[in-house]
Amino acid sequence: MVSKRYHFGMSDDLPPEELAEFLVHLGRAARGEDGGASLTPAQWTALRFFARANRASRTPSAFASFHATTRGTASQTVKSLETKGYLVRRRSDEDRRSVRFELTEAGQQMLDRDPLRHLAESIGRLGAEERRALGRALPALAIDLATARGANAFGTCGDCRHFSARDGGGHCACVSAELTPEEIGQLCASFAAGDDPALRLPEEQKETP
Amino acid sequence: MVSKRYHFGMSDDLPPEELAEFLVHLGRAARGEDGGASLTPAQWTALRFFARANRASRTPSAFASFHATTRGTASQTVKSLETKGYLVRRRSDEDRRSVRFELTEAGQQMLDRDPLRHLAESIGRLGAEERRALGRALPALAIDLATARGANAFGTCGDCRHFSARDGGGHCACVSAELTPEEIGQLCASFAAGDDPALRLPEEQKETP
DNA sequence: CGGGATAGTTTTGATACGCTACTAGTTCAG
DNA sequence: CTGAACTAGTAGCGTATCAAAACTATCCCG
Repeated sequence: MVSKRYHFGMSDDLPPEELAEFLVHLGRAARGEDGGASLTPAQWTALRFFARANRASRTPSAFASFHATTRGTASQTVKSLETKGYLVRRRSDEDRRSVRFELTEAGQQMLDRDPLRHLAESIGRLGAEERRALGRALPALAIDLATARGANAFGTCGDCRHFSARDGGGHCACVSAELTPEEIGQLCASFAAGDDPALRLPEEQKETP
Repeated sequence: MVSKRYHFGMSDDLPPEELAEFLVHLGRAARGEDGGASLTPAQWTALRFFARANRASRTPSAFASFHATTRGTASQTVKSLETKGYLVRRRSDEDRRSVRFELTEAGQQMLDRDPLRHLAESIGRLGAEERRALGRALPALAIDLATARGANAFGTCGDCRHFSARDGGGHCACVSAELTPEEIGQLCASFAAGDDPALRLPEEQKETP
């Protein structure tokens, strides 16, 4: 037992504090080397965000709330990507204040050099069981932290409370629109963490009385 | 099945890329709010490191390699914690070039306000199975990334190749010293990812021929 | 000794990021 | 129709993080 406890130590239960430390450590390590392509961490995050967000969410404000920063900072980050030629700006027609950004061809290619792919590859090498556990744990943690911060969590349309599946796609009750299968997997700023028990942490059951 | 796929979407397999994104997102979110105590992220990391590292590793250089930064930067970070009164400097007797740092009482108290505790609490609320899976996956990922970077991974003495268990403690073949149970759980700069199959990622089996 | 390696510090400079204040467009009340 | 309140986005400024390079002090090995 002693040998089990120490020699195979890390396979045993680690205290939550150390797990949390590992998380931030990994997050930091993954951001590191960007292969000379040299975007800043914030710029990489923005590029990924605009690649994965749905139409309505591809705005500076949505990115600001996703990234938990101010609109001013988000605006700068986005502008830098625009001048580098990875995003194109397009004014909205419905609301003339609003702008939407789309990835350019160069932006798409840039994503192939995302330094995060190293971490993704490592994750891909994990056992299926661990990967599935990560898939359960990480979103739940993200939602938990976001709500604790009083912020809105981001999630994909398919996991949203406003979503209902239809054959060959689905329906979003939030904007009253049909969604293509592709759109269902995209990030939405008005995501509402749903009635899905799998996404709730056990202790969270207590509700406003 | 469709309802399973979409309504309970997040409990299904997520692609490694999205898992990686969740990881950095969480890491960033956890660093955020520090409750007005206002240490910088790097300073928090240093404080945690010096709280958890073993005697031989409580040096600026060890922290630099742990944090994947330069010694110069590490020196500054540590100095700032010293002037704030959270660390005390002590010159080594064996090697007069070297300095060691210890947490002060104030430093210990500061750790109680670590913003990371929110993430740790959330992790504590996960199911036991998920926690154990995290405990397996995160260290393996950390080692994988570190070796990919050509750097040395950090780990606890109990998981080190140089460690062998004895009753009431253990022995470190690296420094030829007996370790107390407390020391076994501490971080070591000369950690050698061991012969422990649980810490190896499957694909990693291929060795130098 | 003397050369070379190693532990640590300092200085300098770039730049990321947040804060505050501002402009412009929208909505709504009266 | 008009003005107040709100929201989307931008601009400028200051802080402070972080890395690179130059420097000092000590150790070690021949």
